[in-house]
Amino acid sequence: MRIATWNVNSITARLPRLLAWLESSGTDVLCLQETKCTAEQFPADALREAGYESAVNANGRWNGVALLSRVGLSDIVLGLPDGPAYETAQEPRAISATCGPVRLWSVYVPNGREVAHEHYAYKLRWLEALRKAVAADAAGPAPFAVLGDFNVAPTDEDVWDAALFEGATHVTPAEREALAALRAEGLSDVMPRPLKYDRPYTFWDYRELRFPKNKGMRIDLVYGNAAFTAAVGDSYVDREERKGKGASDHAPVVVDLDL
DNA sequence: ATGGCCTGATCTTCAGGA
Repeated sequence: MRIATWNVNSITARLPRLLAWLESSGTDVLCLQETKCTAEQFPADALREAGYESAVNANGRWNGVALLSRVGLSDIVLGLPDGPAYETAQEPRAISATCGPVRLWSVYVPNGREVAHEHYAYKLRWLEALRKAVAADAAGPAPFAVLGDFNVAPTDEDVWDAALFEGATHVTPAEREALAALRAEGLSDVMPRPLKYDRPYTFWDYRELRFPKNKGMRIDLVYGNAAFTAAVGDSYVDREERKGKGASDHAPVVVDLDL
């Protein structure tokens, strides 16, 4: 089966490309982030016509995550148990479900904005809540993975110019240690192949011609447990989907599983 | 040499993204 994760930067704006990509890629399960819609606005009918069930955690113009599946969708959980609030409310940044043989989380980790910003402390709290939420499944025998926009580049190799990011969010030791703590629960970083160039970046800012210059970052990650990673046959970043008019600023990360 | 974007809502301007 083929699963994928994709920060679509508005499912409304991306719907034509999303439907075309689901068909062309043959994806069975898709983890979505930044749907930027309310639950009511989510295009569940169009997706159902394309053959996919939807599970959605979304509440407006920011954030929003979802799972699409054509191989079953059950035991849906909205949000992180005991997840931290930002300002007054919990934001829709996580959703999990069982899709055929695998249990998955689709996550949109807070950005952090600046290291001195309250959003950065919130980001670290959120990652710790994620660790606690997935620990049991990560150590379990059944195939399990956390996929999404982690908003952290795991190593300096995951940004096009590490010096440029000195002191910025996404590369700080504390953020990377939070990822290491996740891995310590039994998860491994499933490294995708790049379809071009030497590094599998997944995000290129819209500004400053970052995509044509390949000034990207690898921040969309697939963290799988032992049973999941043992089933991985191939993984790649579909950079073709970052091209052209109407593209998201993130490309899908695809994982093929022998399950 | 420099700077170059996109989205949705509060809608001709802004917050947020990373």
